[in-house]
Formats: sequence, structure tokens, C-alpha cells
Amino acid sequence: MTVPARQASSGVRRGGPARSDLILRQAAALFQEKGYLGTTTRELGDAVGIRGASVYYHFKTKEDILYGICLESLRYLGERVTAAAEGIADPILRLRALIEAHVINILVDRQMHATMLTEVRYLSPERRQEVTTRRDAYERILEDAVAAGQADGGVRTDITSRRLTLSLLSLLNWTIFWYSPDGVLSVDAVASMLATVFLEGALNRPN
Amino acid sequence: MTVPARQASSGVRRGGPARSDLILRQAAALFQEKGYLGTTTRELGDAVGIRGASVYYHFKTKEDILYGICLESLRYLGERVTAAAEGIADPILRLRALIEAHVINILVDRQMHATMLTEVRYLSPERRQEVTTRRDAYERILEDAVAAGQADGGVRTDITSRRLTLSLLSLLNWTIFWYSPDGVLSVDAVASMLATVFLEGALNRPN
DNA sequence: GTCTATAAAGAGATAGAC
DNA sequence: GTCTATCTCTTTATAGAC
Repeated sequence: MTVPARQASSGVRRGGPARSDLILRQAAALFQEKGYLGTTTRELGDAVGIRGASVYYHFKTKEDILYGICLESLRYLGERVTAAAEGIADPILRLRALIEAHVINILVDRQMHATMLTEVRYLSPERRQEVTTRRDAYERILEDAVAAGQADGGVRTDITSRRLTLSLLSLLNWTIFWYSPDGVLSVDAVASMLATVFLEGALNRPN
Repeated sequence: MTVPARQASSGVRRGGPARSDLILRQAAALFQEKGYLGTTTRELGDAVGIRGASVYYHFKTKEDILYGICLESLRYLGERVTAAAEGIADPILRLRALIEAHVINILVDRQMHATMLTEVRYLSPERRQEVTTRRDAYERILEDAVAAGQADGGVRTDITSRRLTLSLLSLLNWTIFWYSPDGVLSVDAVASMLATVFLEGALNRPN
């Protein structure tokens, strides 16, 4: 019996992991540029170096590819952001570390995260719900840090932690629309700037 | 000679203004929900109460509809936001008024503005450029107010006005993805909250 | 694992009647 | 100003050879 050396783990993929991952990354780049519906499986094949029809050996449907991108981007983001704040006890320092890690990771893996954030509506209702649930779980990491900052006294309490976090995520996530790696701002510089703006605000006052 | 009572002004529309405007609004709602490419002209006709083919009496192409939405939303937003800050001399009060007017107007006319912000990529390069140019011109209103605040001393100067404005627009624009008129937060409350977060920041400090 | 060929469905847009 | 009917093109996905 000849079987492929390894089967993919997610249940969505069929081919070997390496090839599938390349397809996911190229698809994310195309989806970000032309949109999910504006990208054809033929274009996607071209980007990978195979025919469009051959993509279907690796993924059962085009939607499976989008779903894979969303799950992968959230899994990876959660891992990295959690790791970045590990061992930081001070609530404000911890919040700042989380903010910077969030920005750095969504910008470094911009195609994947932008696709997850903006193309999720093209998934079936069940899968869209699943992605939304996981995204909510991820965002709770940030909300918990905001709430901890309030409990500690360092963060203002006249706005609920939920609303402060919605504001924070707005400030951070919109960067996917304007950040360019070719510009003068490095990913680290954007991350630091946004953390400062969120924490300190735009007004000029003695610290 | 029987001619229509009035011809549309923009050069894009063909039918009477009232009908065209209804199509633009319904199209914006559909584009926001299902995306530009995910919305068929038949669905759009259904939403207006006519057949899909009849839409082509009012607009020459589907892209013309998207283009019309982008131009209209920016024109209206510019008008309203400019008016809201008129006569306010104090730089910080003026900036706050601009911020609140921006949020209120993109949320009240959410479908149009969300479509302009997220579906512009489906326009032809020339039209996309035109919309981008107009959007940049609009955003300069905010950037000028930030710069005026810096010149006056009320706004911090360790971050350029350009970067502060990018941060501000990020904070404000992402609301199109999470704001719901059915929630507990009114449009005015969101506007006021975001202005406060931007100006004062999240840290708890004596004012 | 990738190919060619193609099936099946749906899209934007037009023609011409009313 | 709206209709029905339809053209034409493109798309996702499958079948079966290599």
C-alpha cells in the first residue's frame, strides 16, 4: 500500500504540509491584493507554479484555502503574542508588550492577517462563526491585560475594559490598510508609536 | 421633444436622481454585507424592486455604481465634517469636533463609507486613483487640525502630525467593522469615547 | 502530484418589446 | 423606465491520463 508520507493535520488539507503552506501563503497575498472572489484558482496555481486544477489536489475547495488562512493566522498570532508577554509582571509593561507584539505580528504576516480580518465574510456561516469565536478568544488576551491594568490602578476606569479594548484593536488593526514595508517606518517603530498613542494620548502634557 | 425632466450631474448616472440615489444606497448595503464581487446585479435589482437588467438603465456598468458610492460618500463626509468644525477657534476643541463629526458621519452612513473604504480596490486603476486622491484631500482636513494643535502647543510634537493622523484615522475607521446600531453604544457615545481615547490616552492620570 | 479537457453554473451586459 | 430573453464569458470543480 503506497500512501503519502504524511497527511495534513487540520482535516482541511490533503497534500503534504510544505506544499499546502506555500499555497496558503500565496493565496493570502492574492486575496489581500485582489480579494477572495477576485482571485481565481488559475491565478493561484500560477503563483505556486502549477495549474489551477492541480490546486484541488491539495485543497478540496477554494473556501478551504480561505478557512485555512484564517485558522493559521489566528493560531500563529495567539502563540506569538502570548509568548511575548510571558513573564512580564507589571500590568502596564505587560500591556505595552502585548500591543507591540500584536502590531509586529500582524504587520510581519500582513497578507495572512489582512485576509483573516477582511475576507472572513466569504466563509460559510458555520466556518465564519468558528473563526469569529477564535478571534474573540484571542482578543480576550488583550482585554484581560487592559482589565488587569485597571485593577492595578494604572489604566483609566471611566471607560470599560471592553470599550478600551475595542478602541485599542481599532487603532492597531487598521494598520493593515496603510502599512508598507517599503516606507520609512519599520514594523517595530509602528508598534512602539501605536502603543504610546494608545497609552498616553495625543495631548501634550508633562508626564 | 420629450426628454427626462433632469439629467444626473455626475456623468456616471443616467436616470433621474431619486432612483439613482436609492440604487446607490441599496448597493452600498449589499456591498458591505456580501462584497462588491459577491453582489449580483440581480440581487441589487431585487433590493430596489426592479429586475437586474433594469439597473442598467440607471447605470452603465456595475462598476459605475461602486464609483458613485465612493464619490458620494466622500463628498458628503467632507461637507459635514467641515461644517461641524466651522467657527471653532481653539485648536483642541476644533480637533475634537472634527474627530466626533468624522465618527458620527461614517457610522450614520455606515454602508456607504464602509464600501468606499473597503471595496475601492475593485475599481479600475484610474478610478481607484481618483477616489484615493479625494480621500487624501479629505484626510488632510484632520491632519491640518492635528498640526495646528501642535503649533499651538496643545498636541505632542514628538510624533509627526502625519503619523498622529494615521493613528487617529486607524482608531476611527475600524469602527465600521464592529459598530452596530442595535448595540448599547450610540453613535455619539462612540464618537466622544474615541476622541477622549485619542486625546488623553488609556493611562490613568490626574488631568 | 500535476496535467489536459471539460462539465456545470452563474455572472455582467445587451436587444428589443411594452 | 421596466420587462423578458439571451448572449458571451468566466468561474469552480471534476475526470481521467501520465
